[in-house]
Amino acid sequence: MPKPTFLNLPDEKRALIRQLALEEFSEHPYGQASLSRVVARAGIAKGSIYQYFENKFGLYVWLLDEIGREKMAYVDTDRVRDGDFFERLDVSSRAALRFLREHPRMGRLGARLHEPASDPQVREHHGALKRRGHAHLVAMIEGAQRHGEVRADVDPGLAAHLLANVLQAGLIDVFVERLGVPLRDYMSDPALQARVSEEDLDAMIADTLRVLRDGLGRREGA
Amino acid sequence: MPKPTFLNLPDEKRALIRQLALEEFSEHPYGQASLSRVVARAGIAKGSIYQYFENKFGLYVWLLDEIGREKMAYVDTDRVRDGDFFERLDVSSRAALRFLREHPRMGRLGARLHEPASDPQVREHHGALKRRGHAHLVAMIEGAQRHGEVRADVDPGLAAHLLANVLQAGLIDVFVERLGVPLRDYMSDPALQARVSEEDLDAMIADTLRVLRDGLGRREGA
DNA sequence: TCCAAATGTGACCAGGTGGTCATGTGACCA
DNA sequence: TGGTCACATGACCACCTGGTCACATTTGGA
Repeated sequence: MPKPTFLNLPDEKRALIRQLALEEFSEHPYGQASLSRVVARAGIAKGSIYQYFENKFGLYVWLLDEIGREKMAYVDTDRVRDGDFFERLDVSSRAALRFLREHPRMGRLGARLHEPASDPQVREHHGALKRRGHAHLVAMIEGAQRHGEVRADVDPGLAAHLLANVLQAGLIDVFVERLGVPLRDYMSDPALQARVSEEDLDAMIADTLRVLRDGLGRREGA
Repeated sequence: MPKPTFLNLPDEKRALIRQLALEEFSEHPYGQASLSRVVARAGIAKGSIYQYFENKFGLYVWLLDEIGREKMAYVDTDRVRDGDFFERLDVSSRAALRFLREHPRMGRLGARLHEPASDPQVREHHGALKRRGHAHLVAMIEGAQRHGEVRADVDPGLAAHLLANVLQAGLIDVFVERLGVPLRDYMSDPALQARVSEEDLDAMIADTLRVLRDGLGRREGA
C-alpha cells in the first residue's frame, strides 16, 4: 500500500512515521484521526505524507497490516502446537496479553476493529480482518471437538464468537478497568507498568479460561 | 440537561429531534456525529438546537439518558425476580435482545459506550455509565454465589466482565455477524427482520448461556 | 390593540480537515 | 558544468464542524 518512495526512506524515518501514525489511529477513531497532526509531530510537510501513501486510508491499511504482522510474529514465538485446546488457548492468550502489556497502543488499535466504523471503506476492511480471525478460531474449535476436548454439542461459530469477545475484546476491557489502570496513564508511566505484575495477568487469564472451560455454574459433583 | 425551552416543545417535535439525534449518534462516534446534519434533517435552524441544549455534549448526555431509561423500562417489564441466576439471566437477555431487535439503533448507540472515546468529557461519562452497569452485575453475581448458584471460587468482578462482554457487547456482534445480517440493512428492511425469527434469537441466547453455565470443556461424566 | 416575553433563524466566525501542486532542493552522473 | 530525477515543501483549496448573535417571528395575556 505504501508508495515506493516510502520504502526508500531511511529506516529511522519510516519507523518514526509508523510510530506517530500508530499513536494517532490508536487514540482516535479513523474519522477523527488527523494526518495534519501526524505530519506536524513528525516534523515533515503535509505533502510528504502523500508521497508516501495514496491517502489516509492507504496509511491506515498499511498500519493495520504492519501491526497485525508484528503481533502474529510475537504470539507465534511461543509455539502453540502442543497441549490440549485450553492449554493452547492459555499459552496464546498469555502471549497476546503480554504483547498488549508491552505495546498498549497496538492493543488499542486492534480493539478499534470491533467498533462500527462510519466510513464504508474502513468498515469493509475491518470486516475482512475480523472474518479472517473468526475463521481461524472456528477451525481451532472444530479441531478441538474432533479431539474430544470441546463439547460436540456447541456450535463452533457461536463458540468462536464467545472466545473472540472474551479473549480479544474482553481482555482489553478487563486489563483497563479491572486493574484500575486507564490505558492512557499506563502507557506513559513506567511505575504503573511495574505495578501490574506478569503474575496478575497470568492469573487473570487462568481464571478466565477456567470459567470458559468449566462454566460459571456450581458443579453438582463438587 | 435539556433547556426548559426544549421541554416546552410539542411532543411531536421533541420526538423528531430525539429520533434524528439517535440516528446520528448511533451511526457515528461522538466526535464525528454532526449537529449540522441533525438540524438539517430536522428542518430547523442551527441556532434552535442551541436553544434546546447547552451544546453537543448536552444533547448526547440527554440522549443516552433517554435511551437508557427506555431500555430499562423495556427489560424490566418481564419481571426478573424469580428463578435461579441463569434463568433470570436468560429472561433478561432475551428481553434485551428483543429490545435490540426492535430498536437496533438504540443497541448500536449502547455499543458505542464500549469504545474508547477521544473526547475526555465523553470518555468520563461513558465510564460512569459502564461502572454503574458493572456494579449491578457484580451484586447479582455475589447474590447468586450466596445462593449456591454460581461457583464461589470465581471472582465476581471478573465474572461480571465476562458476562458484560458476552451478553452485552458480544450479543450485538453475534446478532450482526452470525446471522449474516448487517445492522444497517436490517434496520431498513422489514423482510430481513422477518427472516430472523424470535426463535433464532432465543436459541442463540440459550446456547450462549448454557456454555456460560456449563463451560466449553467436555464433561468428564458425560 | 399593544407589548413583552419566548422562540426561531441563518449568515457568520474561527478552527479544523483531507488533499493538491507549483516550486524548491540536493544527490548523482555525463 | 549542466541536466535529470527523486524527494521535500507549505501555501492553498474546498469543505465541514461547533457555536454565536443580532434580528425576525410568534405567542398570549392585559
